[in-house]
Amino acid sequence: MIERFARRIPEPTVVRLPLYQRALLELSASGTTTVSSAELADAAGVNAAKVRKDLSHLGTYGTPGTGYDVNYLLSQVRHELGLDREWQVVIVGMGNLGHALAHSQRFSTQNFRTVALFDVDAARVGEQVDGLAIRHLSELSSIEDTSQVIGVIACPASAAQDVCNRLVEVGVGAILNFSPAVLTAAPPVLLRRVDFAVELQALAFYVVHPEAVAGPEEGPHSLL
Amino acid sequence: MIERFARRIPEPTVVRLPLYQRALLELSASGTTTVSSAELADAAGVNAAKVRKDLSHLGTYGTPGTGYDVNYLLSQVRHELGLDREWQVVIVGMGNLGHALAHSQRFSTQNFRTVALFDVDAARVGEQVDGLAIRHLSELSSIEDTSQVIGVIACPASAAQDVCNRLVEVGVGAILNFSPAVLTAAPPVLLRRVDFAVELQALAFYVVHPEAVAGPEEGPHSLL
DNA sequence: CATTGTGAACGCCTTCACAGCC
DNA sequence: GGCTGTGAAGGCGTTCACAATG
Repeated sequence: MIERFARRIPEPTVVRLPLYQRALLELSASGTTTVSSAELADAAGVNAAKVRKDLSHLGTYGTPGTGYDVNYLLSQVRHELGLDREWQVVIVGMGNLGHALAHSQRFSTQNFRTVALFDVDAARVGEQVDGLAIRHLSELSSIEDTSQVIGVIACPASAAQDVCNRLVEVGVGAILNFSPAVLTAAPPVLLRRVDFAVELQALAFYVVHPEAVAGPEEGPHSLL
Repeated sequence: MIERFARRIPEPTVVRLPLYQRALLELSASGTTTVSSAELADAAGVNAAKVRKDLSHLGTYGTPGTGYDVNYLLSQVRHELGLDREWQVVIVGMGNLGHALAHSQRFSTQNFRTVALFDVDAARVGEQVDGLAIRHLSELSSIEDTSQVIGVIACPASAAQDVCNRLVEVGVGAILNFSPAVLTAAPPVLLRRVDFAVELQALAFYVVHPEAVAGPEEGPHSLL
């Protein structure tokens, strides 16, 4: 097997891979052994051409006339996403959102394991959340093996850049920022932003401007 | 002033408008009266050309040689986003995430007011969250004036489509889905998805494949 | 014969670059 | 001189459509 070099996968494809991964996981659990691009597209809420093009970026895993082998494709997608190794998640900011994220099975699922919780509020430090004690932010530097660590910022915007800087300093591989602040992190640390308010406001925009809604006019709407 | 018809605003622009809005809000609060596209770009984490092109979709609000009037531009952006009217938010699923969302000032900020909380778990029904009682999902239909309501799905994936159907039936204008389920809603109800796991997995992908990171190689990374 | 993989066409957003204006 | 607004160019992802294939 020839290892392909410099295969650049488009960002939109990267974001869809987790969708395929989840769909395949369900198919696998239900005992399905084979799936066509059309079926997978349906499960992921995209169209079949996109599925085929996306998967073709990973390699040639399908069989013409038959489709894809669910388990084999699943293992390939999981490998591509790096889900066949262990990821550690560190959450900074244990307000309501931090608690929700810490509790969430979704976060601990899929080889993402929450390993540490931090806050600056003395009143919260020491509190146990799902068997993990909240520690003071100053202890952040005790984190080790940091390249496999993803930092999650769940603190107020005012503190976000400072927390970001500390995470970068500690050497985490990537940061997921739930605060509305626009942050910067020196490469090679990756930064990604999730902003509830933006989503709500985007929805509000489309409610006010229905004519601006994109996509084929048939079928159910799905902005994403 | 001529009202422009059929001005279709690209989705990427719509998603950036909330960023400009927030930056302008801060500028306004700090007493700044004028801002250039370059400054606004910096505050929002994008480039100046994009800011100008984005804003040009709304109208001609800038002054060559000077820039934009902060307060005027802010009011225009807020109007465009529909933030000059009152939005009501209904949250279904009061687990950790639902609680976090209900508590979040961010959600109640900006003319989005959380007006009702629902769950199916009898143990949770009746609980007060920020002065709002959790009600049983079966009471969902008591919601009124539904076109200005945005439904938020914060329940497990297994129940998400059912909840979505109910929200559609009640007549909400839009739905924000925090569950990992891929949902469908009949038009004109708008649907948008926020999936933490997808974000984490996308980050993991880029940590594993640094060569796939997009963007100019200079400057700090920021995937979004 | 159903279904994949993929060039090619298409459409859309981004970026450039500069005329026009304050 | 500084900065906006925008046509034009460029780049990139999506969709099409079909040859290739088990």
